[in-house]
Amino acid sequence: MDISEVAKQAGVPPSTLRYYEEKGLIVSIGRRGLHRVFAPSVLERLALISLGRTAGFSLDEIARLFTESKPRIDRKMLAAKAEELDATIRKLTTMRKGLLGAAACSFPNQLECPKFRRLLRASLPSRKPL
Amino acid sequence: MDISEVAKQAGVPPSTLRYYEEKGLIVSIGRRGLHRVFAPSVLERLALISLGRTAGFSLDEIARLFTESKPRIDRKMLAAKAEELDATIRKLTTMRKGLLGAAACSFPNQLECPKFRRLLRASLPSRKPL
DNA sequence: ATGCCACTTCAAGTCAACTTGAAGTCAAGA
DNA sequence: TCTTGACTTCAAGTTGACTTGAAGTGGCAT
Repeated sequence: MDISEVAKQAGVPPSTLRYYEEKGLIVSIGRRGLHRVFAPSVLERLALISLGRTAGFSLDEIARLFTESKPRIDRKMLAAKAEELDATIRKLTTMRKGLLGAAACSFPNQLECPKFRRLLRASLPSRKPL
Repeated sequence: MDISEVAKQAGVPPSTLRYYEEKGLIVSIGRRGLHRVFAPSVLERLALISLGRTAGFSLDEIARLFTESKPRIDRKMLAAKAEELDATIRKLTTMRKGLLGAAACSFPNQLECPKFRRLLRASLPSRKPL
């Protein structure tokens, strides 16, 4: 596959793919002339990268997750990250409910309609700074 | 409350609070000398901002959600955002399962252990570019 | 074989969201 | 009163993740 094919399938611009390659996140399997050639498996890689980005990993961290074979040192780290994702998921769920409530609410200020405030108060007292 | 008190309670540095005020996201209720004085309600505001950021809103968008009283034009937008959050939540859930799987997996490459790949394949075929 | 145009490299630019630094102010405790 | 140090402003710097532009190359359809 050439770069624009991958770009199209993955939904990212070619410039991003070149950038990712430069960073070592993906590899091109060769060249046809100057043109990069990618294996289809790069699409799975890209999906994984997208997943990681959504989960809040930096590109450098993702690169490390791909290459690093450290045995179990970061099992704790992974578990911690999973915890963190749980917290984020809870936040997003709150936000989602809040938005749907706000959409059905005639309060002038979108983010401060009573429904939202109630949700917020319910989720606040768990005293985790940040 | 003075700025450092708010900062401490909200878990953000004072510089951020000044920045948010400049952007119109929060207001100080007055000054004692030069020093800003905040109402305790600013904490709720900050929690809301944090929630919005987590949900992927930009600071400008959040500011708009606070001030804008446009009647129903953006109900659709809010609903769309809720959908989007749903998708993100699904992604995070996949990632969370994947991380936990990877943590319990002896595969060398963390992000490409078989469990992860299976999860990925399960979530991929839903052909939504990006 | 020729011309087009998608590809290439590399340096520099952009953007959001803050942070940092310098220089100054002032509330409050000793 | 005097000092201390937490506050203030404002401009400039930082970071991550890309994007853009200029200048060049070469695969492929005609």
